[in-house]
Amino acid sequence: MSRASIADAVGLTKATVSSLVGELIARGLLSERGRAPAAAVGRPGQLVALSDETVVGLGLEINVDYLAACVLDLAGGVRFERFLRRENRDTPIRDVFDALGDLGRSALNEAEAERLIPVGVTVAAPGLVEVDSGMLLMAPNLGWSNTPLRTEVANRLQRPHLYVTADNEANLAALGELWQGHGQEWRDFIHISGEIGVGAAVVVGGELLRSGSGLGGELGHLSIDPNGAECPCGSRGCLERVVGQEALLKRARLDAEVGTSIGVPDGGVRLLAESAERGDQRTLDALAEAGEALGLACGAAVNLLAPNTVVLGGIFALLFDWLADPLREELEKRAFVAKCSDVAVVRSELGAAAAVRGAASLTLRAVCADPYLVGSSGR
Amino acid sequence: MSRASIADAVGLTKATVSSLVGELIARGLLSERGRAPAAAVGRPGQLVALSDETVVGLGLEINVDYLAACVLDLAGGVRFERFLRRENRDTPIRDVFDALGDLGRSALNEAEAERLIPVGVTVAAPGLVEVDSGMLLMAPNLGWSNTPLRTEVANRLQRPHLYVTADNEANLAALGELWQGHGQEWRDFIHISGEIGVGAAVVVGGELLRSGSGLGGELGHLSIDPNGAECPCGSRGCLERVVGQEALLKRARLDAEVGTSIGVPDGGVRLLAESAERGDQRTLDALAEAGEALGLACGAAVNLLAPNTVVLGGIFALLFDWLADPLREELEKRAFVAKCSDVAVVRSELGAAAAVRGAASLTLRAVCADPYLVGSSGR
DNA sequence: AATAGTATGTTTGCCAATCAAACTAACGGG
DNA sequence: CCCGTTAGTTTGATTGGCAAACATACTATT
Repeated sequence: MSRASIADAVGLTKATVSSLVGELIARGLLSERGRAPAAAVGRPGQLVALSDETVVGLGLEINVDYLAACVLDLAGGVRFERFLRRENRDTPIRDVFDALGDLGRSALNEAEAERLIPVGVTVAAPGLVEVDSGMLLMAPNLGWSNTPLRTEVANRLQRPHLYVTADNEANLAALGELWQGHGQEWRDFIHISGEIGVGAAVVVGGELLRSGSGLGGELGHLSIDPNGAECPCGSRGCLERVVGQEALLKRARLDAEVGTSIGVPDGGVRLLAESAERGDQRTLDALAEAGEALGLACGAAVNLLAPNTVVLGGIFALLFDWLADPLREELEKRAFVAKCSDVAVVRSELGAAAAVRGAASLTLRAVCADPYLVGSSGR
Repeated sequence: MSRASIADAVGLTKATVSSLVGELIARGLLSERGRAPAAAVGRPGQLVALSDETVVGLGLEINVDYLAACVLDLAGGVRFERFLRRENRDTPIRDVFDALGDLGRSALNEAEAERLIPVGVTVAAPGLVEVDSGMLLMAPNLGWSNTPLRTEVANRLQRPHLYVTADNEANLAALGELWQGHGQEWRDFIHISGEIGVGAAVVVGGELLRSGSGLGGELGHLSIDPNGAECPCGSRGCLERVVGQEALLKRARLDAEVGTSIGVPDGGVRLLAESAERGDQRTLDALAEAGEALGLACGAAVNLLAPNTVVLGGIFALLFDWLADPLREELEKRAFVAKCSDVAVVRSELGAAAAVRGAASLTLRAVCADPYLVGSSGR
C-alpha cells in the first residue's frame, strides 16, 4: 500500500501516516517496495510493505504424534518449517522437551544465520493452557498435567532475552488460518482441528473468542448421541468417539496396521486417506458416518454462533473430500440458522501446519501491536 | 465514586479525571452526592455518580403474548415499567404496533412530566432483527416476517428527534442481565430466554457476542435427540419441542386449561408453576425432563464456550426451582469443561423483564459511549 | 489547641500526537 | 510545455493528557 491509501484506510491524515511510516521504516518493520502501477492520473505512490528481512517469530508445537517448528517473517513468509514425527505419549516428558528444544534452537540458528531477528516464541499444545502462567494444566490425549510449558521451553532455547508464550493448539490453529490463510475474508468462522482429539475454536468478527477461564473449544466432547457409548470424560456419545483419529482407524479396521506405521509421516491419517482412495468400503462408511457426526456437532455450534464458514483442519483437511458432503447434508438439516444465511464448509488451507503457523504469527502480532518491543529486548 | 478513585480505576491522572468529570457534570450526566465516609485518614472525597434526573432511555418489547415498556435513568432506576398481556399472534400487525405506540407514548409522557430527557428508544422483538436497517426479518413464533420494526415504532411515538433502534429479544435480555442484574460479576455467561421459543445469548468478557449475520442464539433448535420428533424447522429432536412453553404445557397436560386463561397475566407459566407447586406428577415429570434436556443443550454450549455461569431467564426463571437440579446434574455429566471449572446455574434476576430493561439500557449505553449525543438532538 | 500526616481535588505549564493547509514532487494529456 | 491530478512533506496550530506543585479537608499525635 502507499502512504496515501493507508491514510485513507485508517482515517489518519497523510501527514501523520507519513511520519509514522517513517518511524517504522527506521525500525526496520516496514520497507519501501518500488512505485505503485501509475493509476490513471497523478503521481504514483511509493509502496510500503511489512519488511521480510528483519523481524521473525518462532512457533513451536507439541502434539500427540509429532513436534513442529516454524519461523515466519512479518511479510508472512515461511523461513523455516519442520515436522518431527514422534510418539509423545509414552516417552518421558523431559525427552519431549529436549527434542523440542533442539528443534527450536536449530530454527533460531537458521533464522539468525540469515540476519533475521527473532522477537518471540509461542508454544502450541493440545490441551488446556493457562496463558498467563504458561502452564499446561491438562492434556488428556498427551497424558500430561500441570506441566510448566513456558519455562521448560524457555530454558532449552538458550536465548534468555526471548519472551516465550504458550497457548492452546486449537486456538492457534484458528489464528493461523485467520492470519495466514483465508480467515480475514471469513471473519466469522469455526475452525475444527481434528487430531487424536477434536477441538474447535471460534472466530467472531476477525477476533478469536477466548473465554475467561481459557477453557472451551471442546467440540470433541459434544454429545451427539445422548445414549451412545461411554467416553472416558464421563459423558456418552461424544463426538471424539466417532471422528477422532483413533476412532476412525478402528472403525475402518485399520487399527491393526497402524501399529506397524508408527514413525511414518502422518501415520494414521495417511492410512485412512489411502484406504479411502482405494475405495475400501469400511473406510468409506467410517468417514461418511464421521462426516454426519461432525455435521450434527457443527449444527449445534452454528445454531448458537451463526458463523459464515466452518473450516475443517488438522486430519480433517486431508480427509475433507470424504467428510464434506455428509457433513453439509447433516448441517443443512440441523442448523436452523443455516436456512437464513449460507454456511460454507471448507477445507483448511494450512492443514496440520495451521497451529505452528498461528503460533509464529501470534508473536509477530504482539510486535505489530507494540513496535517498541523491537530492540528493547523482549518484553 | 470519588474523582480520585475514578482516576485510579481508569488509569488517568486526577487532573484529567477532574476536568472530564467537570464537563460531564456540566452536561448533567453526573452529579455530586455528598462526601465520602471519611476513610481512616486524609481528606474525604466528593462522591460523584451518574445522575438520575436528566437522561433516560426507553425500552419497548413485542413478544408473543405481551407488550412491555420501561424507562430507565442513568443511575439504573426504573422510572416506568408496564407489561400489557396481549396475544400478538393472530391479530393484525398494525394493531400490535398501535398498542405498542400507545404504551411507548404514555411512558415518554410520564418521563417528560418528571422533566427527564429521553435520549433514545430500543425495541426488542423475538426473532431475527437486522440492527442496521431496523427490520424484523423473521419471527417464526410471532408469524411475522420482513416487518420494518424501527419505522413502524418511530412513526407512532410522535417524537421525530428520538433515535429508534431495534434488536433481538434474547440479546437484549442478556444485556439487561449484564447491566442491570449481576452480569458484571459473571462476565462470561450464557443467558437462556425461555418464552414460546427458546433463545440464548452469549456474553464473553462482559461483552455480548454478536455474529456478523446478526443471527445466532438459536439454542431452541439444538438437536438433543438426533432421532427424536420432527420440528417444523426441518430438524429432529429440537430442544424447543421439549422445553418451550407450549411443549411444557402439553406434556403437563395443561394445554386444555390454557385456552381458558388467555388474557390472564403470565397465562401459561403461571399455570405450570401452580401445578408444580401443587405437586402434580405429570407437571413435575415434564419439568424434570425439561431440565435434563436443557442440561444437555447447555452442555454443548458450555463445552464450546466455557462460560462460568448459565442464567435461566424468561419463563425458566419462574420454573427455576424445578429445572435447576436435573439441569445441573445433566450438565455435570455432559460438559467436559465443567469438570475443570465450576459452572454455576442461576436464576435470572430480572426474569421476563430482562429484555425491556436491556432495551432501555442499550440506548443509555450509547449516551455513555458518546456523551456529545445529549443535547445534539438524537443522533 | 497546635502540628504533623495523609488523601482529595485544582491549577499550572508542558509534551506528544494529530490535524489542516500550504507546499513540493511526479506523472499523463491536451 | 503547461495544466490537472495525485503523492508525500513541511509548517504551525490544536488538543488530550501528564507531572508537579498547590490548596483543602480530614485524623492522629503531641
